Amino acid sequence: MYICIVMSNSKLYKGSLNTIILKLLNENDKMYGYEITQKVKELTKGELKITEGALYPALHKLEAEGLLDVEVAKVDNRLRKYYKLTENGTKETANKLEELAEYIKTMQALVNPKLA
Amino acid sequence: MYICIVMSNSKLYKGSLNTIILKLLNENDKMYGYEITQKVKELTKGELKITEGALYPALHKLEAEGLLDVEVAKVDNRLRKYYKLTENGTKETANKLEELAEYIKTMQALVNPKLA
DNA sequence: AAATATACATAATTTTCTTATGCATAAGTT
DNA sequence: AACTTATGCATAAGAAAATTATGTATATTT
Repeated sequence: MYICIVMSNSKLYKGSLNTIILKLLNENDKMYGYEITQKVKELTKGELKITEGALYPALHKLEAEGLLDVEVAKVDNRLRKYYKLTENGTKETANKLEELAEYIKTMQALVNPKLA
Repeated sequence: MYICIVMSNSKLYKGSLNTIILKLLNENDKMYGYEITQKVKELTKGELKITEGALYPALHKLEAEGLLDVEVAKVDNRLRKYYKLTENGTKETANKLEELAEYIKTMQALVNPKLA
C-alpha cells in the first residue's frame, strides 16, 4: 500500500479540454477516446488525467458541432471509435490554440506584471 | 455607432478567478471589489472583464474559507468593502500561483511538445 | 479465479461562470 | 432639472463544464 499525491486536475484545466482534444487530433490524424486519455497522461507525465465523464461527452459535442468525424472499428473484438478533424475542426483548432496563447499571455500580465 | 469585437472572457478563464484575486491582493495589500474589476481591466488592456456576478460570490467564498479578511469603509458616502489576505490566504496564494505555472507548463507540453 | 487494462457510455451532482436584476449615491451631460 | 454614466454592493436564474459514480463488455495479467 502506498500513498500517491498528485496535483493533477487542478481547476484551471476547466475549459481547456476541447483545446487539448483538438490539438492532439491535429497532430495524430485519428485517435480514439481511450487513446487520448493515455496520450495526455503520457505527455503530462501523469499530471493530467482526462476522466471519461468529461472526455466522451466532449467528443460527442465536438462531433455534433461538425468539428470531428467518427469512424467505428473493431480491434481484438473490442469497439473503438476513431475521431478525426473535419475541415472546420482544423480551423477551430487554430482558433483555440490562439485563444490559449492569448490566455497565457493575459495571465502572465496579471500574475507577473513586470514581464508584460 | 461602432462595433466592438473583444475576445475577452474566453472559456479558459474558468477556474482562474480565485488565482487572480489572490495575486492582486498579494501585491496591493488591500482592495475592494470594484477596484479589482478596474485593475484587471487595466492590466489586461480591456481584454478581461471580471463580472460582478462572478467576483462578489468569489470574494465571499474566499472570506468564508478564511483566506480573506474584510473591513468595511465609507468613502464619499459610498460603501466599500476592503479585502486583504489572511495568513492562510498568503500561503494559498503561493499554492495557486505554483498551480498556474504548472498548468501553463503542462499546456505548453501538450500544445507544443517540441519545446517540452 | 480475481484483478487489472481496454473501451465505450450516461446520470447525478458540483463548481464556476454569465446574464439579469436590484438597490443606492456621485458625477457628468443635455 | 432630468438623464446618463460611473461607482459600489448584492443575489437569483440559468448555462457550461467538470467530477464522481455507475453500468456494460472483452482481453490480459497475476
